[in-house]
Amino acid sequence: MPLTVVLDHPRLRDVVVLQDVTDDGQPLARADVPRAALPAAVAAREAERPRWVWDDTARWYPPLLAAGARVERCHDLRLCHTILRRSVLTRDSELAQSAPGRWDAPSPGEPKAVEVSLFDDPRLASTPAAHAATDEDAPDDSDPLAELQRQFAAVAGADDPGRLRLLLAAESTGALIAAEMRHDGLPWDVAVHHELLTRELGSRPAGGGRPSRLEALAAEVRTALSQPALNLDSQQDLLRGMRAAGLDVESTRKWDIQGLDHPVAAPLLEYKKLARLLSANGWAWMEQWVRDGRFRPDYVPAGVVTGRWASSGGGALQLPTSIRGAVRADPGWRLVVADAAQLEPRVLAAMSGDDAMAAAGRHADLYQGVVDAGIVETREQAKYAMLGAIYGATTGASAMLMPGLTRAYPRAVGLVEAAARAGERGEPVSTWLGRTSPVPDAARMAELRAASSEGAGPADVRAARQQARTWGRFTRNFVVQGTAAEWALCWMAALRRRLRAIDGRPHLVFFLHDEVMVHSPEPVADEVATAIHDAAVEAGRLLFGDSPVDFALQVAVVDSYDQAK
DNA sequence: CACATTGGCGCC
DNA sequence: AGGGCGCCAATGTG
Repeated sequence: MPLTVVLDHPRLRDVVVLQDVTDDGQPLARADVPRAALPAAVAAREAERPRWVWDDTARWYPPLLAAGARVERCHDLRLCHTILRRSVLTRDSELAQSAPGRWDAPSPGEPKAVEVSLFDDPRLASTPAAHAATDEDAPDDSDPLAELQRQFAAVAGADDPGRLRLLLAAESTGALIAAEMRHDGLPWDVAVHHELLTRELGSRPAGGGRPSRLEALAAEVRTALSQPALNLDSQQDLLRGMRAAGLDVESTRKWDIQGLDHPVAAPLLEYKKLARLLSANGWAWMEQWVRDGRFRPDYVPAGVVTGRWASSGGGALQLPTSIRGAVRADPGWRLVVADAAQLEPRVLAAMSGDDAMAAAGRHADLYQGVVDAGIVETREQAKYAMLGAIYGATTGASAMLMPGLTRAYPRAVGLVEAAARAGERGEPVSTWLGRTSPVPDAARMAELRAASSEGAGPADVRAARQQARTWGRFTRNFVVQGTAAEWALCWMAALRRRLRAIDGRPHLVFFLHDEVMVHSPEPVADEVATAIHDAAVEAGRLLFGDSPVDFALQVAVVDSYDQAK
């Protein structure tokens, strides 16, 4: 399998170096290419299906896509470095032992202009210019080829290199997909969006100000509180206003207002809901983020410590259900929307080898499977018990269900409990493929140690134990959320490969933790649905081999996103 | 003035 | 309730 490193020429700005290397990173042939000719050079070489190695997919791939060049696979040095730096599987490697450098800096990102704050440490900046300005005496860790060799060495010396290799490949493919999804864009119908906003909020005033329905609701609230000048958009004023009207409220939160038996409650809740819609996904959002019928958010692979993606700009991962009707397939196309049903419990069942929980997952609805097994009485109970195990419920109905869940699924519950205990001791925990949690900073670590000490006063010990439990809930959730993210990456990568074999260029347009959306020509939509199912099976095999756990999907072929589910 | 933090709420 | 996020408007700070 050929490997080609893509890097900036050390001196010539307009030249890019393509350096072929062996499987263990030893240099072979090298070609200098004018930067403008890079897409053509990449497209020509792509026939040999190389793995492209570069410092940052978000820097190199968008211009290639813009020029019409796509690549099948890559190795993203920055993302892979982050994994290897922290993983317990590579803790003794040179890479993990060396001082932090440019490979530990966040991506400057593409296509946003590079904004370098005066307060940023220039040694952590990853632009070539900034890098050139670093201290001449410092060891030069910036060479991509040298970094690739460090990464290969780290993986080769790891306890379980196969898992890490899979993780690094999935992570890198995810970076390709993130760039491709931004390039292709989510099909967005601004006319539908506009109608939807007008129906909910009333017509948009030409000179700014509140839409009519929102204004009417504000008037209702002021009347109900007998305060004609109240500013609803100020939390402080609103809280004072409610208290002046004799209401016993703690805050202006929805939760607090819902409990009120007062005429202000209904219009205020409606106002808050609509004000949120207007500010988060209203006309201003539409004008800022939708161009030529496409919403193009910036996806940030591994933007979350657990390995989940984050996004920046437009709130792509928080699209409210109320506006999903604006996501519409082009004429002659369909949206194939799929989500993994109860992914996290299924992942927990697989990684813990809990066959009883796997049996519950034989049911398309795992929670119903838990009910059918007689563990709890209702689906709601099953759901809350399971989420309680994964999130670390300590009180309330969910905590009450834990003993029963523990008896039924001792291995699954044991795994998350062990992760929680490790976190409480300040130890790192790892996902199935080896992504490892950060350890507490010095201050928190001291707190965690105090939690188990005898010397401190009772009040201090109580506070410290609280801290320890908080960190334990983080590590408890980390192993499950992070492994689910790994499954989802493998699912998406397997799907992407299968889509390439289908006519008409069906392509991924959205990804949301456990959900994917493919924009597909109508005639092949059913083929795409099959590919999504097959990819889920493949992801399960890749991670868990012949584990008996099913990864059930809900798949829908629709015209608009709101028709799914 | 710009920037950072907070409250609140959207998503999984 | 309990895990992970991002965004907006209001508010706080240098």
